[in-house]
Amino acid sequence: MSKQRVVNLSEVRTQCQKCSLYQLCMPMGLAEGDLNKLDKIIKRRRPVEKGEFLFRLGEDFISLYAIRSGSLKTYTSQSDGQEQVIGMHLPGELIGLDAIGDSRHGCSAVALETTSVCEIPFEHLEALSREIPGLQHHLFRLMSAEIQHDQCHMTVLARMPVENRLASFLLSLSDRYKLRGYSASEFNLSMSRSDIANMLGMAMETISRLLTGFQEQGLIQVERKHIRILDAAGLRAIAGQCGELPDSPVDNSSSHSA
Amino acid sequence: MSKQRVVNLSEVRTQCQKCSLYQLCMPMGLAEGDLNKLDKIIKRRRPVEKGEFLFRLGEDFISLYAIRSGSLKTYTSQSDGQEQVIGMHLPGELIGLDAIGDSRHGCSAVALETTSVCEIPFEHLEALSREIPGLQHHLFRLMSAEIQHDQCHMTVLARMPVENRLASFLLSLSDRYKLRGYSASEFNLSMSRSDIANMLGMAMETISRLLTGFQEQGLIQVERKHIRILDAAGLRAIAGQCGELPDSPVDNSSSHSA
DNA sequence: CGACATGTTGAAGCGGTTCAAGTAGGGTGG
DNA sequence: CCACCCTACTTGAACCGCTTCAACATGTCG
Repeated sequence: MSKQRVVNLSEVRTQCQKCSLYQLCMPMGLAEGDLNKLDKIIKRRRPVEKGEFLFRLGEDFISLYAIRSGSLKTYTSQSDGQEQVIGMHLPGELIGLDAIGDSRHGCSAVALETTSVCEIPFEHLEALSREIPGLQHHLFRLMSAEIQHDQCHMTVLARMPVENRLASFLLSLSDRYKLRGYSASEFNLSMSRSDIANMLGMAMETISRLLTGFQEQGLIQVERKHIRILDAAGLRAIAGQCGELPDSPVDNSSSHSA
Repeated sequence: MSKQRVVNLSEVRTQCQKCSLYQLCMPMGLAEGDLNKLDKIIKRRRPVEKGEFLFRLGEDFISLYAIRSGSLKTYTSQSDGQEQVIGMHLPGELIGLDAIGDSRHGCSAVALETTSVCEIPFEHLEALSREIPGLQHHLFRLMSAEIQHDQCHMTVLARMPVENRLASFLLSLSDRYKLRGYSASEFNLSMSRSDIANMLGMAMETISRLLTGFQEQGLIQVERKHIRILDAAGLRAIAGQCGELPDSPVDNSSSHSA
């Protein structure tokens, strides 16, 4: 909205070091020189407008994408034409990791709002991660975190009643926004209710009813896309479960000890 | 059953080159010298007996495990004590990838039968994959394949009615056995019905009824754990969906072009 | 051989979907 | 700038897929 459409390229060419997300995104604990090397292989490109594809299912895999601002959803299409939303992705997250395996994208990525990304050609990244051990390790950790996250989502889909799923989702969003320096208790849903429903394996009507229900219980306050969390503990009690949550992956927020 | 319990260590010390699974497991397209290096970091250990844990949720992550024979299931435990089965794993697959991220196992792995594995200390593997580009690439591909697989399983859990889930599962097993040189049309389920049900997000009774139903439709023949697939096309028609299937991951079977 | 695990089958109940009708923003063209 | 339309969302009511509960069957193992 407040973003200009014609982009000043020199401005966009912000290097990794200056990026406010650099702790979340690729370069974690890299030396200055290493950061520069990484910076050199990253392509900045014009923002992806709402509804535009970043990549499509079936396309050749060339690059990973780190989200700088905005948000995207990823989804697959079934043989019967139905979509299945896989995840919602916020700044600092890396998408495309599922495509390395067969050099072809296994899902499509659409911008939910004007979104800017860093394009990271995977071949270069791979080569660079041979030179920079910390980078290689970081990549392994990122991919592992995504696996962990997906397994958590599987658990939620397999076992949880609908209230739990939605409560988990809201808490997860809250955590992720907080991690990015936004309010943990107040945010906007960038996905439509039907996308959220799809992702959580339920009907859109159910989302509607649950949000109303949560509001009536004083847990949250809803106004269209705007959510305010009033009773996080209450939500947590409903969510129950597995420590992680049912939406998107790849936070490098890391809390491994050792 | 026909496997001796006391193991002859020198016999177990089969190197990767001689392992019949070496095309499925780690060393793909590695030069002889590289294979030797890999072989040196791999620890063979005594077989894991049925019901024994290979690792437990929450344990420190040290090694990945490549399955040489037998099978395992992995599962998480929820706060309420319920188990959620994540996957079933056959020879040639690599497990533990989800633990790299936070240096702690995010699930438990239990042998479904007497199972032998290669233990691969991850630190060494990581170091080695810096030396051997092909190994690094292979690891990335494996992890990516697991992500892809998990996303497929998520789709199945979120959208598919129970018949589809079970049909997909059976077909996936069939494929995986075939890939390992076993019959695609006849095999034994190594998981109990309740584990299968749990993994597919349904009740054990439903599995029972569906298997009976499939048999009555002439799609399969069931006798306890033994399954014979009579009409794979019919099953495929029921399964529908996403190309991949709702059980376990990390086949290096690869069919990437480029 | 008896006891416990595991699996089967039937019947009732319910969580969540589906269908259908209605409401409310938000953007567009007149 | 307002009327309109279209999309996104809400709400209600009927229905149904699957679970749950319960009783029974069948292997399997001590």
